[in-house]
Amino acid sequence: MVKNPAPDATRRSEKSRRAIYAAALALVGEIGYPRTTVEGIAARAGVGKQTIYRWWPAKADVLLEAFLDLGEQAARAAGQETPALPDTGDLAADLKAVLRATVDEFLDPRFDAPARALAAEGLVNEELGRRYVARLLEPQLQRYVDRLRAAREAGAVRPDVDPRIALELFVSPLAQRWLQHTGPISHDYTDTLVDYALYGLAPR
Amino acid sequence: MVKNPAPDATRRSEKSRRAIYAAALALVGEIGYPRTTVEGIAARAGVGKQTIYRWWPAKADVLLEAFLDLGEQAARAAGQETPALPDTGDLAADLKAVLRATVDEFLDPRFDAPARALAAEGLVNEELGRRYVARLLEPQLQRYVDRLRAAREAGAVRPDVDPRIALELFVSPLAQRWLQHTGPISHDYTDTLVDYALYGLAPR
Amino acid sequence: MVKNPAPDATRRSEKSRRAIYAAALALVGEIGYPRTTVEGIAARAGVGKQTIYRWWPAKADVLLEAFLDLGEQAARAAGQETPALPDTGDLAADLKAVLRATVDEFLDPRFDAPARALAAEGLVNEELGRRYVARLLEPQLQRYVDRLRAAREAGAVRPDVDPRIALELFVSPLAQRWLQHTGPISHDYTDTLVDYALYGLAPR
Amino acid sequence: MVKNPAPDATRRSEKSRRAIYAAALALVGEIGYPRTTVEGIAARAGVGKQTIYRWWPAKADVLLEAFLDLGEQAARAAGQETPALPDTGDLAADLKAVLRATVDEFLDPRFDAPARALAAEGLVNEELGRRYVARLLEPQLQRYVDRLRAAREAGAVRPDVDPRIALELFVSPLAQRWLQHTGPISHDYTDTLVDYALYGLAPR
DNA sequence: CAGTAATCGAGACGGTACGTCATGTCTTAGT
DNA sequence: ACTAAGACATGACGTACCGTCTCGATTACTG
Repeated sequence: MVKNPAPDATRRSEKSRRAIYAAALALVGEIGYPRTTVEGIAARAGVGKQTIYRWWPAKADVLLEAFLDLGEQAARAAGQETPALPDTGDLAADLKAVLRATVDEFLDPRFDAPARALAAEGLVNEELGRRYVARLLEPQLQRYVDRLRAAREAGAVRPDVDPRIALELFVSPLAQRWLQHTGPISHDYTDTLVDYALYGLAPR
Repeated sequence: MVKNPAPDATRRSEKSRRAIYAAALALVGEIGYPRTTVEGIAARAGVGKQTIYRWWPAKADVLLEAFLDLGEQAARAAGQETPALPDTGDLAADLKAVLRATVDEFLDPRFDAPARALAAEGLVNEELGRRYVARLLEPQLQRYVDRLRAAREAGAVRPDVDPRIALELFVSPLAQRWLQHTGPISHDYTDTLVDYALYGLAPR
Repeated sequence: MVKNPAPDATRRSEKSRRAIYAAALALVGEIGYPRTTVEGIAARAGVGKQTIYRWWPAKADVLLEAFLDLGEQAARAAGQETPALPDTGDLAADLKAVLRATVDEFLDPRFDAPARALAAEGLVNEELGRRYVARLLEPQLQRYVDRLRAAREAGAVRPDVDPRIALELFVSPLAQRWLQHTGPISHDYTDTLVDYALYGLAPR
Repeated sequence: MVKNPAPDATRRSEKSRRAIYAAALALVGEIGYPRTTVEGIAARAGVGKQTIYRWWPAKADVLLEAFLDLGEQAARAAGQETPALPDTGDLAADLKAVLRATVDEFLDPRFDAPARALAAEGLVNEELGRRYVARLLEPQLQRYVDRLRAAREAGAVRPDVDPRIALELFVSPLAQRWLQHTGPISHDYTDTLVDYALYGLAPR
């Protein structure tokens, strides 16, 4: 069971690649992920099916790369790399600000549809899930790790706290409410999460 | 656009229903959800396809009911209803104990495969997602709400804390690690979550 | 492999039988034989499917009996048994008259649809075909045999002619044109057939 | 109500087409037409169902083309086109010879099964019936028309006789006996038909 | 004249085949 | 060589009917 001879990437059609990304994102947005088909993407992109199968192993991979590309384009347009979290010295305020922005993103259908589709696929397809986490999720989480580490050094967080776990106290609840519709998401809600997480549930 | 004439539920074959549940759970466990087909379930259950389509609108609904039935059977076997969380007076210890049990459940493939499959389907199929949350998730979460409310009355939790949000501080991180493989899950991990949530990240 | 205990014909519901005949003939006329289903007949007749399967082995048998019943009813209405062919002493005229009536029957859709359907089924289902021929076709043909035999005795037909074969010279062409649409059917056409058959193609 | 985009016939797989013909004829011969299914043909031919549905609208059309192809192959093997009837100058002898050959064909199950199935389908499906007649039946009948016309010019047939009708006197009876099992078919029988038709039933 | 047994309307059941859709591979022209 | 186009084998979809079976509810003989 050998792979086909690897195609020659240098001769790849850039135009087709971009058309495929655009078609994939458009279709997922319009008709939803499950009804989006490779054939549909190919037709919409004006591309042969083989051109998709040559470069991606599966529908989910097309969408993952399309979505990553979208992010990179946005980043390039904004002119910077993966931005660090702000550090004004006020940890609570900084976290609240970033989470409010995340809430806004989650409420934007252009982000919601493909991100949700990829997350769903990732639950059940472990290989894709790992790539989703590594390429999309972890880079974001790392920013919290950095900010929390800085806060720990500044004495705003207890020295024995593991930042990678700590961040989940406010990030995971928001993620779960978003993905599973277990509750409404709002700026108030994330503010509350940050307060609870920083100061604890027990009386001080 | 009317529904088909509703079938007569009183004449429904109990034997077929149980065989379908068993087949659905077995197949999801063995070959995974996406490769589980309605035809496969019917064949395995020794049942006509129409008998599945007569009673369920889609594959995901079969699995949801099968999974719910599994839970009810287990509950009946254990002899009681949805059990309340223990209340020994020590909130931290009680939460840790329950979360440890949840970790064990998540690590059991008999639970993991169908629960994960349903969660994935629920992300993308909002109607199913709402049923999943309402029938499976919320009843569990309500137990935490009750325990936290009791703790608040006992003075172990600050009076202004909303229990429905508070529980997410430790439940959602575990859920996310489980579903998205964003980190290992273990008894130590959930113990840590409880400690962080109760006492906060900031120095006391 | 035994038959089910034969049902008790004395308790059979006459009303259902008639309703089934009517429904079968109506459906074959309206939507054609292949799209007529046992379920459809049962529904239209307001009858359970089992009531059909109890009394007839297959769809074609229902239709055959319905069609026979139709003929008998018509005969009863007309007040007589299977009528002999007229014998005015003029063989050619008698044959032409009867064939003209047959042409009219063939052109009546109420006759055409079920008769054609039964014929088609009979081609491929030999058992049914034999019954079709024995119950419907042969009784008609026998009338020609009788008339030709009388003509032979009267000297209007050569003494060595086999009437059973002779009748086919004008009956079969008409039947084929009707069933297979191999040509138009009309009074002129059947008149011509009789002339050709009686006086031959070769110059006299 | 438009047709699907017509498939590109130049890229059609010749191998599949031949395999489908062979499978269709074999199955009709072995298990009969009604029990022959599109799925069965596809499986036997080692072909996807869609490949059948792409090129033919229905089972009957597959069989019709398979049967036509069979005839063409046989004709090609025999090296000639549709052969004219022999003309030895003796009309009766010529007709008897050809009809004897037809009898033999009708008695060969390899011919009988598909031809009968097509005829049956054609009775009830008028569109197919017309194609059956035009492609299979009429070319054969035309040979009789030609021979009878020649005979008419030679004075062996009365000048006012319409050959297209005249041929039915001996062809239709044979066809009806074959298709509807209304009587045995044999060389004697067809010889008799020719004699009756040429010299008439009435005394000369 | 009640008891009881078979037929009835209804329709769920295990199946088979339908005709459609999408998959991923392969072939053909065109650039 | 890579592309757009699309035919191909495969296999699942959801539907339609098949013929059998199981339900009460009539219905009509029998004891």
